[in-house]
Amino acid sequence: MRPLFHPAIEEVTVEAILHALSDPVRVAIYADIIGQQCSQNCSNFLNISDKPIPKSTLSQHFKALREAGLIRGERRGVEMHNTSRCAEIEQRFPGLIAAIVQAHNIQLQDKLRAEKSHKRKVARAK
Amino acid sequence: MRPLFHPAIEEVTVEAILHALSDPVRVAIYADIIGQQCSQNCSNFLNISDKPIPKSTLSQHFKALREAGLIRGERRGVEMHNTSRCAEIEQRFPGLIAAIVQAHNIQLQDKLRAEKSHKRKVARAK
DNA sequence: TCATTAGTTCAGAAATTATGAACTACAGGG
DNA sequence: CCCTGTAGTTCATAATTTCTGAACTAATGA
Repeated sequence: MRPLFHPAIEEVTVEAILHALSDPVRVAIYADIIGQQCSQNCSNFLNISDKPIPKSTLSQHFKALREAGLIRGERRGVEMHNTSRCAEIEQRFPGLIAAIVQAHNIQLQDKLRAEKSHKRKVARAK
Repeated sequence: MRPLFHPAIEEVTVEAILHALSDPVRVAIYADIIGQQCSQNCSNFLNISDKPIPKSTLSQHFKALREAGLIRGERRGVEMHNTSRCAEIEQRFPGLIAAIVQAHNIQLQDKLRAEKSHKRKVARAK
């Protein structure tokens, strides 16, 4: 198994970051890794979406996040230790990650509110 | 020709915005539309990249920006009047567009500096 | 009416992404 | 050591998305 590739911070591009985070599964993973201050092994995310994600697909998602420079992955025995590189990215592109994560949270809140109000509507209609 | 589709601001998603702006040609177009306070017609961008972009491709790029909610396009006689929707987006996702545009500018500056220093190196070597 | 300009649409080609199956790497027994 | 199980990667191909030339629409003006 060839060693995992991680770009140097100067090689990280905005395009790659935006592309990596434009996928709902990948942002969810990334948000989770940032949230847990420490790390995460991949299999925790098998059910991150509504439909279970095959592990080969998950592996590719982690690869995409790594190669965009968003996370660092290193082997810890049999499993993977994934950490976010947000401090480095913050240095290179100040405020970028924070703005994206915040926008995502706003969207999530909006969706939750919309679902709740829809439920109320359905309840009233009965 | 069916009328152009524009999502309502509540329907705009972070994923769609990031995806739209993860393409170098599209960010260039978008940055230009924001830069020019007013508008831009498409053909100005035929040579925005190093290689000329076919106009069907360009049309698709504009469509992607429109459908992501980033710009609004309306016919003005024979040509197109494109305006950014950044005020709306700022309201929904504060700071997002600014952070992305700023990150892009940083990257552009870095690239220019790198090119300059490379030229100096080549000059010294002669 | 015809020619011109600006842009869209469509269909097939090219590129990217998803996924099952096979494989690698490690850990913990026996 | 050699199994067995677990975690994750790789590879080949299927599914999806994107690109692009060609045909088309719509407006303008001579």
